[in-house]
Amino acid sequence: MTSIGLARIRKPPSVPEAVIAQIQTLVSSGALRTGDRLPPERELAERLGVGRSSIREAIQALQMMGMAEVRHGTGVFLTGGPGRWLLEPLKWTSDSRMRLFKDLIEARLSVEVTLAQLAAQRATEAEVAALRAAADRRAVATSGQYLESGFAFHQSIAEAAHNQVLAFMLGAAKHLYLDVLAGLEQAREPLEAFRRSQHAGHRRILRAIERHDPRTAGRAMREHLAEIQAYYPALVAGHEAGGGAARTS
Amino acid sequence: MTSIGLARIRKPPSVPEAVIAQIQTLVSSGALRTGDRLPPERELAERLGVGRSSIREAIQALQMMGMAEVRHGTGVFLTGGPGRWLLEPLKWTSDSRMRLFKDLIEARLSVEVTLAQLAAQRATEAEVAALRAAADRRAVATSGQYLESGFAFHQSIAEAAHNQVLAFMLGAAKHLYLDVLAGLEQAREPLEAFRRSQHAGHRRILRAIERHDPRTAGRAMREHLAEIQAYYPALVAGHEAGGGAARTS
DNA sequence: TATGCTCCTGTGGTCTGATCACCTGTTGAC
DNA sequence: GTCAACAGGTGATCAGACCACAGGAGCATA
Repeated sequence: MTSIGLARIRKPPSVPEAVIAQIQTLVSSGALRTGDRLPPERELAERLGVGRSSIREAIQALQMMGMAEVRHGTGVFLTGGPGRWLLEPLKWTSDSRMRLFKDLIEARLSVEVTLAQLAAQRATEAEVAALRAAADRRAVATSGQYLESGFAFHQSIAEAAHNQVLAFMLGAAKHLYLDVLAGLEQAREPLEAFRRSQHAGHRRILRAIERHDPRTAGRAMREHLAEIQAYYPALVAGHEAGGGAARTS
Repeated sequence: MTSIGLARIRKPPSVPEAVIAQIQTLVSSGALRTGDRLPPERELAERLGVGRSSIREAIQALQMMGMAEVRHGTGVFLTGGPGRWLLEPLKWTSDSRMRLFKDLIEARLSVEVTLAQLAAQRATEAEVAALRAAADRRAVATSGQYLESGFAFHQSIAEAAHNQVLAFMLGAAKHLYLDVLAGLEQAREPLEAFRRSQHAGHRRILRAIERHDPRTAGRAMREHLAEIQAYYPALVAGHEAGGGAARTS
């Protein structure tokens, strides 16, 4: 009964999948670029000879994988990079936000230490300059943009590391990280001392990458993230004890 | 202009988002579990008081993030874990499959060395037993299931590491990895010597985890993946030179 | 009894057309 | 020149119809 050389049947793709494939072709060939606007849904439906609902399902899929952004009343625009939803299932199944946060930091440690090492090996002059700029911007960031601008530095490192997969993973982690953190600390401000220390950490990483010293860069990144790891749980514990109750939703 | 205490506006969620939120509640509360079947689209639409198209868009989103699987003519079933599509954008924008493969292996090195170390620290007896079983199954895997069964061992390690985020990332990488590899080597069989060597690598990792020795486990994993890294490009180069032409699609 | 066929039912897949909600540029009053 | 009102384009949502697929029930045949 086994292995009589049966070939697997190829099922014809569904209509939305075919639509996605067409768009992928346009993207891969360079005919469509990040930031470009797609034709209106109605026009796409007509030109491809399919129903509008199929177009909408295809666009929904694009949105999920982070390839498109829909602006109501305006149009559909191509984007790059990971969407907000990639790590969403983790929020569904995780037993607690604290556990999720702990795992997230551990994951960042693994991914970003590697990224820092690679960046130290591969960063071009232009990329080092971009890193410097990102570190400086962080120093003057207003409170509202504090977390976002912090990630900007880390993502600049990811670019300088020249590894698309790791950079993508970091981008995906960013969305979940900011989300979880927002749920944990609410409107709490980071302490000034913590911010200064974080900035010093960035400077150390930056210097190591400038000197193309992977070992030091990796270690600096590890210490930098370990500091975050040590800081936030304490803050959260204080917050939950003092203020609102913990919620699971 | 800065920080005048302005509160962020909360936009009402779209209908599909509201549908997703309802399902998430059911999942988080445990009312719905992996493998359960969702009510039919028509019934969901009626019970939630929304149109069927909105239900379908919600399900499409669930499918994308890997939380649901749709079987035509049968129903919609809840699943866990990352979907096939998570890293899809990388295929769209990457300049070459070879580059993507290289980045993927590098990413696996970063993630899986950490996973092996964590597994050595945290694996329970039951999980070690599961690892042994996975390694044994791999030894007798038929050619068709060779790659899949290879990943099963690695995913068992991810489970034993007790880090949901890293395990999720590995799962996402798996889909892209198998996809890219299929495109690169077509129907080519791994050499027998390579398979034997791979199995020996698995045994070394397994032994280190059994002994709860993180350092050795990490090193064994690094060597194991480095072997793959060294093997496949050579195979691909030979394949492309001897056989079919390289395609970009 | 076992096998295979046919039909029916439940379900997802797709299309159509209408209507609502939102954004943007234009027009016109002041 | 400023600003409010308007109109057109575009996405969001709904309703209803019909097609395609999977699985079970019952029947015919061997």
